[in-house]
Amino acid sequence: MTEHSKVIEEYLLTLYKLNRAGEPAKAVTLANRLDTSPPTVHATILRMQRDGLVNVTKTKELALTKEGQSIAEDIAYRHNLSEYFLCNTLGIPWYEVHQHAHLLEHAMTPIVVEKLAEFLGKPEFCPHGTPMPGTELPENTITLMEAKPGMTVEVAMIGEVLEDSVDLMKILHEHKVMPGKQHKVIEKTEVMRSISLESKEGPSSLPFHVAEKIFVIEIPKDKKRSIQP
Amino acid sequence: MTEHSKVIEEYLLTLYKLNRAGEPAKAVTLANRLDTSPPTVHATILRMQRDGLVNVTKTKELALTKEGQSIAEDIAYRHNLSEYFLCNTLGIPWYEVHQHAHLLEHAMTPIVVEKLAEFLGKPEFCPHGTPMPGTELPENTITLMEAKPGMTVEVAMIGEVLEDSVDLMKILHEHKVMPGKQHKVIEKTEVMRSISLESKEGPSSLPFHVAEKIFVIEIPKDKKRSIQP
DNA sequence: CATTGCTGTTAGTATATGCTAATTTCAACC
DNA sequence: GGTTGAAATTAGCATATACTAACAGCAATG
Repeated sequence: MTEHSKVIEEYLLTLYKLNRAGEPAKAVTLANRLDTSPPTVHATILRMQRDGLVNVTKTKELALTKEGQSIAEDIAYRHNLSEYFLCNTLGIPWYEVHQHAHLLEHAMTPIVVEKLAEFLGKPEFCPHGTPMPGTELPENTITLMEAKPGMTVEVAMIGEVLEDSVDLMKILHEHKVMPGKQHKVIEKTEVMRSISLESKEGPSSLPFHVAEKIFVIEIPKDKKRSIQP
Repeated sequence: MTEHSKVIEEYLLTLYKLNRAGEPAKAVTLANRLDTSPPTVHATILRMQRDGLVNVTKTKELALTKEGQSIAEDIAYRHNLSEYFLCNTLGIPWYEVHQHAHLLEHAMTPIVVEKLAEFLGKPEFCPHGTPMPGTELPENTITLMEAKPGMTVEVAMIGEVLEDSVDLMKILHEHKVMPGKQHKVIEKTEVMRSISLESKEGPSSLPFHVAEKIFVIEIPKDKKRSIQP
């Protein structure tokens, strides 16, 4: 429960996100995600071990301890809450809020978190569709990669890895590939390694590596447009 | 315009506040205000000089450079805006917002500042009555120390030094010694080194060292209660 | 099996921030 | 003018966070 530095909070949050995305949490991955040299990551992990925040398995996997997990969830909550606030209260575009929340998440006291959550009506998802810790996406959520041509899907969540690139996010925005919007899957071409979609706003095409990080829910034909007409 | 560390921002803000309070800005003062050892302050000031943020006069006074001043004003603005938000939007008591704003002020991007200011309606004073940089208190503002017995005064600003003690702030709150509230000055006793006041909420007594940091405006007899009935 | 290459680790540095203890400086006071 | 005391400074040290260069470990691959 002790206060930790911004740096440590970043490491914890990154580990938390890797966990949730089901990706192996290794030191290299952290180095890449945090844009930090491996020796620095190594040294920092040693301190985190010393402070009981992570454990390192024999296979060099990094596992959050109970405490590390709980702090990480707290940070994730602050992050998502900030994003929701920035987007819905201040009107900053949903595809830009991530970077601003990135700073705020480390500067909120428990009271501010509590009051802000109340003010916002205890939202359960951030503007990218990421559920707050404790909340889950619907059971039938799949990635866009898994969607079959012909399906109509509603975007549920833009994977957090994608948030780091504002340019990419902006493109998704322009094509209305955003939570709540429906798209029809037209085709998946191995050659182009991309998926083409069609929505009211027009056609779009997403490369596989992006489609893998976009989570959607299949909309049965008779219920199309029921939510976002 | 470069980004500076939290520590440097704290130093800049403190120097700015000392300036505005008309107090001499020396290294010792910083050490006291920031609760930091003199050698640490010394080293930090050297870095700030190196980076063109302050100049040290022959009399060891610390003077903000143009750039230092401009950054300090920016931080002060973010601080005051945060306080206003926490108090008026989130409903955190005015006497508690300072500590929370203390963190937020270092975590707001220019866009967040801009959007938040718009959302709040471009306030000109924080909940303690401190004017935003660029705004001034009315010409006829005096300290409570300067108010004469018999006068009815309206509190304009609670000096920023007082904000550091939540306990003191809470007492001021309980006695309704807060911006916008009117009090009648009953007496000033040298022996007790305190000033006694009387308001609708009842009597109160403030030690001189506190009264010196409370800024008020005299309310002519015929206009009493015109603003806060 | 040996090589290649990724991953992890060590060694060696650098900077910002913090401390205590000791020393210097300087103005104010006797 | 010399003493005194506050303020500034220096010396010496510690920790967190960064880096590059070099090396070690280990698995996959030819």
